[in-house]
Amino acid sequence: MTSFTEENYLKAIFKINEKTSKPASTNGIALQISTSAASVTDMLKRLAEKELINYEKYKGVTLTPVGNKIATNLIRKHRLWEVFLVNKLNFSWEQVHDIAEDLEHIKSDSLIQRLDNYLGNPRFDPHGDPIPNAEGKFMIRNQTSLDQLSAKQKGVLVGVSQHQLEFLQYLNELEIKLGSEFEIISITSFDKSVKIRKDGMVDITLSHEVTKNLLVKKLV
Amino acid sequence: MTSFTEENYLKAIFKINEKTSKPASTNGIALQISTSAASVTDMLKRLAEKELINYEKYKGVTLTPVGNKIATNLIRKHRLWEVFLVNKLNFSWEQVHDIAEDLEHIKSDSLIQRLDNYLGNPRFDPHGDPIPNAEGKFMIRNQTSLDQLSAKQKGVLVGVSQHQLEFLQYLNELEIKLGSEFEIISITSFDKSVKIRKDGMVDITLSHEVTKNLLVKKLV
DNA sequence: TACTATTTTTAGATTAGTCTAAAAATAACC
DNA sequence: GGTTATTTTTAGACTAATCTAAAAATAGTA
Ligand SMILES: [Mn+2]
Ligand SMILES: [Mn+2]
Ligand SMILES: [Mn+2]
Ligand SMILES: [Mn+2]
Repeated sequence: MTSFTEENYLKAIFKINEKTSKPASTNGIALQISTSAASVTDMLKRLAEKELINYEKYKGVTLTPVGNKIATNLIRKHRLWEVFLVNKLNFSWEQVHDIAEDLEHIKSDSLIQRLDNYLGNPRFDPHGDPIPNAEGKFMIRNQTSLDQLSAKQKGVLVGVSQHQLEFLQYLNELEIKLGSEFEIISITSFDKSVKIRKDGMVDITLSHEVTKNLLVKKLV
Repeated sequence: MTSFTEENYLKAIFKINEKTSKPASTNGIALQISTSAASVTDMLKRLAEKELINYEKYKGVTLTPVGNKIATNLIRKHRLWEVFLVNKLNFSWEQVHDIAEDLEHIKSDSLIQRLDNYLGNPRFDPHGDPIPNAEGKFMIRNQTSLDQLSAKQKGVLVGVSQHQLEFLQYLNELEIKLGSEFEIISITSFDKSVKIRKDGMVDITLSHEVTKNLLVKKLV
């Protein structure tokens, strides 16, 4: 059996591998888990022993197929629970991550299968992140960050690449949510800030810090 | 913060106190948690240190008000999750205990408050056990075990005092569920086995081992 | 009351997971 | 290419939770 702690390491390694497309470094994992590098090295030995990771001293780590299965399953559970919390219990999208962080460790395949079914087999979570299927496959979606669009182009919000509380709350204030439609009105070359028309209604100016974290599907 | 393990000890002590109306013994707790008496003594010291239990060497333990609050809250969460699993995810009553045993440790007051609301503020769980309110108060219900009824008396099933898998599956086979109505047809004095008429339809013979674990509300 | 059986506690070890400080390996730079 | 700087690993210690075996306390009984 994999412990709560081991699971968190596997998930961290998965996320780093995914984001950087490189083996995860000891320091990178330590940062992600908020622990010391020494603790990470300790745990890497144990995970390698269990054949959940490929680990060579000083060379960084990747997941074995078994480790990958566990990690993607955690992400699947995390995102399904987030859908439950938002769609059924009416939590807001910025409130659910921490709770899902605990719920994802509940070990019951039948529970997840039934939950998935109960929620209508959702393919994306409340933040627009894809929910891997039971085999760990992720759905690929055509998307760009909003800062890649040029004037007059339109897009619909399908996700966010930042999950920080303050960011999501800021979007709430602007009434920007998944499904919101944007038309680029103008772009300031100096600071890359963008004036957009939201849902054909209101014009809002967004900083580059914001637009680069908004994932949109281009509209023709 | 109270750990997963500490919570399980508090719940075990609560259950023993409730069942025996006496301080819980070291061996009693060890049996309940499936651990050694030495481990229990260790943990009792720690829980006493945290002022969650009243503990005097060799004298057994009871819960302090704070310990009691934690224990009843665990039972509240456990039973609410069981309702969710049965009513929303269509699990059967004999499948939910183990999953709820994990879910009960999820720490989020808003989650439980919303879950309670979502389920329609149920007052009893799928096994007929009362769900304590947020203050830890249990609803008292007028009930007797079926073996206390005499011939010609009628009762409706409101709970079971045995939650073992095999017992619940046996009841499933006989199509006995909460709400089932019984009329006592006859009682065999030799072994206290009872012939009942279920829902005015079928006659079944139940052993004393079964009838003593069926909790009914008498009907006039 | 004295002896025996049972229960409970202590003593001492073990394992998972963590830490700090120091040593070793690798990467960066002049 | 040699010297720093950074990263990673090792060494050694700590805590929570567990165990077995032995000692101490309590309960049961003749
Ligand atoms: Mn999340
Ligand atoms: Mn998410
Ligand atoms: Mn239960
Ligand atoms: Mn129950």
